[in-house]
Amino acid sequence: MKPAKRKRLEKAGWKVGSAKDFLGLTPEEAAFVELKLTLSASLKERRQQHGLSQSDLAKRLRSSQSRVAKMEASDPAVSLDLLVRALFAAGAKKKDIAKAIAKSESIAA
Amino acid sequence: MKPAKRKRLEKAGWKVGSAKDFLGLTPEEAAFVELKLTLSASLKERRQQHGLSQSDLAKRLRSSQSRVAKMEASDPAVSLDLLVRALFAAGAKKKDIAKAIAKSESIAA
DNA sequence: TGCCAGCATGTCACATCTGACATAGACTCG
DNA sequence: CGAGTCTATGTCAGATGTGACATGCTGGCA
Repeated sequence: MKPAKRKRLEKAGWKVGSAKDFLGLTPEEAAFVELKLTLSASLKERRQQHGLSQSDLAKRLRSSQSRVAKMEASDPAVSLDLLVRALFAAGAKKKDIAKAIAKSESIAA
Repeated sequence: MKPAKRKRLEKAGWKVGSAKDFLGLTPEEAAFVELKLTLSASLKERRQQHGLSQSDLAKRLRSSQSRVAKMEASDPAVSLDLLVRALFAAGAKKKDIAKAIAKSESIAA
């Protein structure tokens, strides 16, 4: 059960920060976590650019403000699924997402 | 509850196919479903290129053969989360994923 | 023909994620 | 100050995803 392990690692170690405590993670796990960080940052930026509040976005997503806050905080208990759906709800196109992902290439190849 | 709705829609309508019954979906939903289709295709391709069986990949992922089969079949009951983790496990880098996403631009902008 | 690897599909108990809600802090405006 | 908006954080019941297992189908090979 990978998710369980991930959860434990995440709980133990990190908080939004960046890529500094990737020590115990396999490269794949690191890449995955990083991906989430990237997308959540992208989401926040995008939302603000559009002048939306978390509540507004939540409405579009049919979710709630607290969940949006958690997404942007890269809370480990938020899935990539939801993150991506949120991005689409915030007006992102696939191209935008691809760009965001590629952009984050800086940290780990 | 968006996932619930999605599930119903998916159960009702589609089967791996492609983008032909996106009629009742909002653009965001369509984009999301499409994204999953794209990535699952990419996963299959990638796995085969590496000469791995579904069981092999499952081992790397710490998952099971049946789940891998479901991923490749774009079973609605497979999350984007798992799909992406599988891609990483299959040796994909973020850049590869970005490329795969961008590539699928063909169907819906 | 039998045997085996690879893939697909269904099911289930259990882990995880989710939306909703409550609550609190920061900030602005009157 | 008090009221309003925006955001962060915690909690929980219920929805959803997960790994594992069983089982069936295919094609290859001896």
